[in-house]
Amino acid sequence: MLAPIKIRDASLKQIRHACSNCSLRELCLPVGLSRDEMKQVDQLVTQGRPIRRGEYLYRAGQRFHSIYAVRLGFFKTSVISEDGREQVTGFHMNGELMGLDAISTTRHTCDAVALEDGEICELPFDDFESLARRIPALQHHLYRMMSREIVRDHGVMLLLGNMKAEERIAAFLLNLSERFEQRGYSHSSFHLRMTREEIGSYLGLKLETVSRTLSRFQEQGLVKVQNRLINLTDEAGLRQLVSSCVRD
Amino acid sequence: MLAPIKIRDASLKQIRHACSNCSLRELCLPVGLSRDEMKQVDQLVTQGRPIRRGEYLYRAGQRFHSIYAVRLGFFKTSVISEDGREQVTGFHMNGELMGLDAISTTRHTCDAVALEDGEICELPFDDFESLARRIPALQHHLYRMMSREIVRDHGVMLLLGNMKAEERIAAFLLNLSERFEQRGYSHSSFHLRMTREEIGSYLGLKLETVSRTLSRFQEQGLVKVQNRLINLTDEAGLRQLVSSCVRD
DNA sequence: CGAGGGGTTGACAAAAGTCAATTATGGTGG
DNA sequence: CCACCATAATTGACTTTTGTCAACCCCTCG
Repeated sequence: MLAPIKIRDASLKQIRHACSNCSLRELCLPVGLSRDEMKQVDQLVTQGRPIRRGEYLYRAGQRFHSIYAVRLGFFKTSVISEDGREQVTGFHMNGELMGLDAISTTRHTCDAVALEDGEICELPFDDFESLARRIPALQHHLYRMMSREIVRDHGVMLLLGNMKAEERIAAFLLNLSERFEQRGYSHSSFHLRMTREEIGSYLGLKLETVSRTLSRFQEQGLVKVQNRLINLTDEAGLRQLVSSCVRD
Repeated sequence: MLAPIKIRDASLKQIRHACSNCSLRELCLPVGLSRDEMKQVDQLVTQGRPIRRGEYLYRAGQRFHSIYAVRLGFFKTSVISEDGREQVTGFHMNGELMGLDAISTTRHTCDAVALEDGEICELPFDDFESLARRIPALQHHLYRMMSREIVRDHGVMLLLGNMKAEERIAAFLLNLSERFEQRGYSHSSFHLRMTREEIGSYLGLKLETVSRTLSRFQEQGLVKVQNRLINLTDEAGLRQLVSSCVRD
């Protein structure tokens, strides 16, 4: 989906200097800016702010000022229905944007909370917009990022609308695996940052179903599960489970 | 969601002149542009092209050049999985945009097909983007429209993830009702443009479940169903069903 | 007027949810 | 460092919801 990083070593150093977090640039910001443009972007992005596990970035209903880029950590966004039931709308990691949904109403429409300690960049949206007018690549990049979010959501709709519990969970694990790998972590062994209930909420399943399905996967030798530690022992098998469906 | 139309009669005439379809402007384009800006926007938007029922606007995989604004008619967008299962991602009417998902990959990610004869405006995206740089309100408006799409998708995720068949269908009918009303049609009596199967695909249900649920609603006096003609006879009752996804 | 697509309905099967009991786990304070 | 508590996770028995398969109707269109 994203342009791979193709930066010569020499210029890499420059970029590191201009923006202290490289993966942020790779994932959130366009490549191919001039040095001057990069400097302007960096001035816009406030330095990463540390966030504690359990801390809310924003809550539904709050006034919208900024979008947020995850620099480090693991976040979830969710909408809460009146009776308190939660629908998790996404899990967000390193280099992903949050808060795009709030642009339309100037109020946040969901909650964003850190599932582990992390670091966040805040991008004041008004400033972003006017800067985007002067830097076409930046403008285009935000359109792309929003479009990506729409595509992602369509993928989730497909999952929720068409897939059985096993397929959903297999797809979920593979998706996490891929995203961890993109960030240089192991694709076959990772730690879930969320509870079974949160997984269930995201996938439209009850926590018991999530638990049972993971157990079954383990019996079948597809994964090894130790609480939140996941080992994908048969990725091909998992892929086969979802192969009937489109993945993002 | 959308800013209501607050235009004095005098200027209304001007606008009608500048853009032959008023509801298009109301829904798709920002208000408050100068006459000159409006003229530029209108030059960008090609005149509405007639579209026949069954005709495809674009298909998944095709190269992306333009976004589309529905001027008249009723469209569905859907992704098809490899094994041929369809997930309808949305129904689109008068004044709504389609194709925003394609920006991220420069290829369309879903199919868009007309469910009845209609008329479509094509907006070449490159031109749109550069014009947006010169007209801040236009740039902002597209960000808003994309954000709206994300919010809408989150709503569907909530529906698919948390609601029972009855709740989904009630929510679906009320949503259609509202959108028809916004466009000046009856909110209590309307014609479904899609089959039970397409409704089911959108709502994550089988067509039999859709049919049965509508029959049950009719027995309960909530609606009157004559094939595709729907009469909402107890909107409050429907609304109660949806909000009683509060069941605890 | 007959074929075919869309729609309804019934009987049954499968999937996931609910309730409840039990077992880990991790964080905290003594 | 350990014991304890609250929270998270697992598992089983049973219920509810939805899907599946099949028969049938109805309407339209060629």
